Amino acid sequence: MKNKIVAASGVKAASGRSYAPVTLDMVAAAAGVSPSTVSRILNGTAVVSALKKKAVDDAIAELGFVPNPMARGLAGGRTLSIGVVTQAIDSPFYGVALSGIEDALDPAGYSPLFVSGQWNAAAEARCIEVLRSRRVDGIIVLTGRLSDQALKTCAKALPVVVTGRSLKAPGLFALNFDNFTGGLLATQHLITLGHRRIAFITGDPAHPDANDRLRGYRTALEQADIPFEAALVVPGEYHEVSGQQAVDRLLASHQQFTAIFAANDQMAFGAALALHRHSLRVPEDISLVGFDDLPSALYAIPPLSTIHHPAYELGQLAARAMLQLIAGEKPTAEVPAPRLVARQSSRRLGSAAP
Amino acid sequence: MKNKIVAASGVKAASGRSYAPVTLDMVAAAAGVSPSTVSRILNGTAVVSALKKKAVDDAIAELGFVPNPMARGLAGGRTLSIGVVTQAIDSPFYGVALSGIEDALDPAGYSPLFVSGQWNAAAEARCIEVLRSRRVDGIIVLTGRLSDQALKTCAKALPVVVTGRSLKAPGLFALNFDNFTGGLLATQHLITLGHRRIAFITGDPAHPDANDRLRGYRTALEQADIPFEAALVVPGEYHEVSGQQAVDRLLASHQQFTAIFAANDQMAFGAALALHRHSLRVPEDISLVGFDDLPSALYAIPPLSTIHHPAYELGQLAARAMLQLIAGEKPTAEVPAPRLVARQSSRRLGSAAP
DNA sequence: TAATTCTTTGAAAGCGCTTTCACAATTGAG
DNA sequence: CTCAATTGTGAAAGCGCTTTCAAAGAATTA
Repeated sequence: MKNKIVAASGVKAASGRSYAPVTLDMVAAAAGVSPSTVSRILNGTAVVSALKKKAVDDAIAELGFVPNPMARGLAGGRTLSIGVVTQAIDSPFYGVALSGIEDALDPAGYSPLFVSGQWNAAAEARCIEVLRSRRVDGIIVLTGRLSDQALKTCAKALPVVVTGRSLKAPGLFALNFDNFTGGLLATQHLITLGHRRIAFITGDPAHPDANDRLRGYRTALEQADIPFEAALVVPGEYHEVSGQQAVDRLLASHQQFTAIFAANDQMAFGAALALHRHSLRVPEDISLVGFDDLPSALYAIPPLSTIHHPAYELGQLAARAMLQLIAGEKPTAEVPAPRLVARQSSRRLGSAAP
Repeated sequence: MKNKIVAASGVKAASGRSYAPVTLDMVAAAAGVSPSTVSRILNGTAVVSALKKKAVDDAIAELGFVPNPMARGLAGGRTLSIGVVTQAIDSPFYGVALSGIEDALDPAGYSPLFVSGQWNAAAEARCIEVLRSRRVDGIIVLTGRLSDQALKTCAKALPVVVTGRSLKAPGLFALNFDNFTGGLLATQHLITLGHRRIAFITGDPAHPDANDRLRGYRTALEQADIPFEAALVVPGEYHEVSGQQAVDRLLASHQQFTAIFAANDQMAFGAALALHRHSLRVPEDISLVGFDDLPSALYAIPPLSTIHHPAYELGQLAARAMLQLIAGEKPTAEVPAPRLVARQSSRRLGSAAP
């Protein structure tokens, strides 16, 4: 029914008529019923006789009525908007996730309200304050820096969905991607290709993701009886420059290695550039594997082997879980398992042709 | 003053206290004045004696009062939110622009409400309907498909800032980047490097941008007395695949060319991959120039020569212009001129070493 | 058929804020 | 020293909707 309303208003807009604020009272008058009845039909709050329902529906369509969310928010409960705390709206990974959220929320009549936390717990706390002051119906936190405790507290007042951690609390739902297995798969891939000296560029250690990926790397080495070498692990910060610097440092240290696993694609891109600058070819001289499978990984040169991290689906799942939480249901969503996407940046050690 | 309020609420949040909805009436009671007075102080609507003002300010700080935007929106005018119609929230270019908008809006206490138009006039019209139903105070349209007429109509009801076109109307402000000069600069750059057979991958012809860039290309050729060859111009659609396909087509047509100018970076990336697949090296065999200077252009291999398109600044300017429009002022913002960023994907024709 | 329980519906009271409107209390001019 | 023009302030009426609450009608039971 909501769709019907929107559609009707769309038609109005298309027909070029100027915007006249039609109110619920006008609909009631036109349909010859009381405002309460219109409200009940709008919200399905109570049973209404088919006769009146039809009259109201017709009046709504006729007048092109669109309920005012402000008034709704003030009067009742919902504002039909969901706050989304993201880290950087311009990051390729989060952009895709936001897109998933938007698409999942839209059919339910909800709108996302995006705010960026800039990888900073204080800013994030402010974001949450802003969202609450705007009376959002729930908050989705995409991999924030906020403490688990802060989130739990927040969840007492408002449904919360958080990605990137495992957490259980009333009113809170966590969607966690299996970063450990991802790290494992990536490393195993390189090992399978015959590599034994595999460098690892870490993500920001303040991130649980980053540590899980590192654990995956270590576990894969262990399983293959390859000794772990601390010197092959260089710190990164999840962005391109840090990947580039990591490789510079690695090369400067004169460590031998035939492959690099970067904890995310952005660092892999930086690493690729650094290798290029040092006249090392990928994959002929060094194999390279990333993590996330950003859209641009497909267009890197050579196309990047990576672990597929379903950002769009993650966004959708988070949004749907939020909708369920709001409806009082218990969300059950499961994040798809990590999956290796082998492209051309990794190849068998010592092989000549692709 | 607004900042003060926010700060106070931030402190509250940090101190871990649970969220108690403090109302304006409570502030009034605490300060021993009438609600009207509090409202006046909040909005600066009228002169209030210093004594009462202090009492109210103290009460606000004390209680950690945050005005309810819903109620504000309902009662009076503003909702302190600005609708932003973007094409794809996950596009690298728009992501950066959104980030600029957010940063410029935030200090003024406004929040952006992002909706995606998916490059589709009908969807965009729906977006605008959604935004209006949410009673946003203004709408920023980032390079939409909507007709100029539709925008003008919209501007009658609401301040509108639009990028990517030149348009004059009451209540409307247009911020246009000089795509023509951009196209000119890119082409001149290649010509200066000795190239004469320069292929051009167009953008979506439904976009004025794309046509302006093409005009720049043609004009540069003319100025250098290089005959225009239609066969060297291949259509693209502003995304990677289309750039890739364009190069495939170009190569299949057996046209001779030593350089490619792609109407945006995304297509340039696609083109680079296609060239790579055909064992053509950039820039040794083919020079490549893009347009937009996406963050990732810096990390392409080789780093992409391109025209700098200041997306972040554009977002900021648009947001500030909107604020001015709302304040009843006349915005005067000017978009920075296009600028060539020569990196390693283009080089002098026939030169051997970098 | 009278008494009782369910339904359907309307009247009215807010939600938290802005904004006339009008009333004092000042102030200035005549 | 009176009358008009300013002030600063509070009371009250909404903004457009939801949601009790109670009334009226329909259905059920004895």
